[in-house]
Amino acid sequence: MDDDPVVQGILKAITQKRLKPGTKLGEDALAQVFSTTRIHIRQVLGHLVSRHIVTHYPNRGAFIYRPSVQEARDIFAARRMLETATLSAVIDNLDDDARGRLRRHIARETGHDRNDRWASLTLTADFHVLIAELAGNGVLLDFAKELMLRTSLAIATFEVPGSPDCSPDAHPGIADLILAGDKAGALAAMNRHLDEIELRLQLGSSAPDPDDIVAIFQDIGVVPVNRSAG
Amino acid sequence: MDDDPVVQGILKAITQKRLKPGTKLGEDALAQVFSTTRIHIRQVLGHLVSRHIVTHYPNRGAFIYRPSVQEARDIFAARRMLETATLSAVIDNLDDDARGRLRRHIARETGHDRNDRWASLTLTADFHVLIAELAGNGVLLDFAKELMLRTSLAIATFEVPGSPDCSPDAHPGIADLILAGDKAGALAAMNRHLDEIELRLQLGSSAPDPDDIVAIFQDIGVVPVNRSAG
DNA sequence: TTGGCCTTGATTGGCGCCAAAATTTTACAC
DNA sequence: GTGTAAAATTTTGGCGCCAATCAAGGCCAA
Repeated sequence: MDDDPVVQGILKAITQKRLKPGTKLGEDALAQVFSTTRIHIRQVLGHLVSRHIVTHYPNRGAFIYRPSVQEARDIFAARRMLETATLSAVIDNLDDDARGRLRRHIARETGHDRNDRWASLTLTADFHVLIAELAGNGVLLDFAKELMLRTSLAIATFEVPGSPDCSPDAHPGIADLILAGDKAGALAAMNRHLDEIELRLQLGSSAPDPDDIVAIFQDIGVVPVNRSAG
Repeated sequence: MDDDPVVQGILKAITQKRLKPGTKLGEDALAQVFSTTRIHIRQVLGHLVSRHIVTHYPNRGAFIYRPSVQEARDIFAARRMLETATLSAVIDNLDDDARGRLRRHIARETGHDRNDRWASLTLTADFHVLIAELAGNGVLLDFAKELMLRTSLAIATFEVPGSPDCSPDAHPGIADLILAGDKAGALAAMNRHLDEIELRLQLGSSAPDPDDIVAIFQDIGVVPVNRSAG
């Protein structure tokens, strides 16, 4: 099911932020786009619902999942735990193959066209997935992939417009520390990196739910007027 | 979908080891057992496939997932990482509510009927889930639940018959260390606990795949005979 | 008796139809 | 012009049917 072209297409569109949280995924529309049947689409949507990528409202349809503020925080907390533990294991069992793959990825990431925003987004996500791959644990790899997707959704919902997902030069620095075998340094750098990403979002407790327009306008300073007093 | 009675029933049956890996889950059979429609069952099975609980062979049906040896090892490695990190966070933010829930669970676990094997299995699994709950992170809780289920499947496939899942007295000891605020001690105890569970399984590299009868008989000492030489 | 082959039975997979529900549009009254 | 209400359209949800595929049993030959 994960190698289904429709699933891959939707997931790729999410990591590249072409599909934004809240977007409706109509069954007929998807069936036409991917030139497949409605039944196939329903299976795919069911799969994505099970993976917390889309939410399903009965009799209304499937929508790209929009995490809550609490959930966004949980995602980053989980990433800090899981990625530091994974990274620690990777550094402990670093072999030449792993070093090569890491170097090759960094080369691709630094060498690619900076103006291609979509390639950038996939490459920066792939860095974190690569770390999980190097740990050689399939279960952790699945978790990492899920966390990356949910992070994309969290960023897309709470980012301040225009800011990049990852600071462009964080990954090469982390990779250097890994290759140098500096475990403490690499772990600290990874933690700082994740903190930076999270801090760039509007996750303050006063941040309004994007759907709650009352809160949005209250935040700007518009107060409901008591018309009977005018 | 997770609160669906059919899903809950199947998951509960797995943690209680009433449903063993490899068991076929026929659509009509399940529809009759739960007195529901075949379509509902298919949705449920699709959900369980997405969660790696059952595998699906085209035109043959759905079967309870049977982890490989490598996958079983990965599950335990993932649990060591995730549960130690979670436990560390729990100990750091321990409040009276958490202490109470922990004590209450241990009371239930020590006070229940030891002869009720099925209650035992749910209670021992609930202990590990409770730790994840106390961390207050919904994402981690989901991961923990998935890992507990997959652990049940791993144990059911590789256990030596007759041995218990968890050593009966490990949980109260860990709980005491948590309540005492002994972080290092609790983490070490949890690691030992997980090691014990894993070591009780037949996961040695020479351990045969339960389906590979050639390897099984080779393991016992039966060597293929060259009949032309006789 | 054993091995391969074919037929039979049972189960899954997919497609079309129709009902149910929600959203949008339209009409109407104030 | 505005707000409400109702109808119409669109979309999802579910059920039944039939085709495709696989497992098992029986048959025949060696």
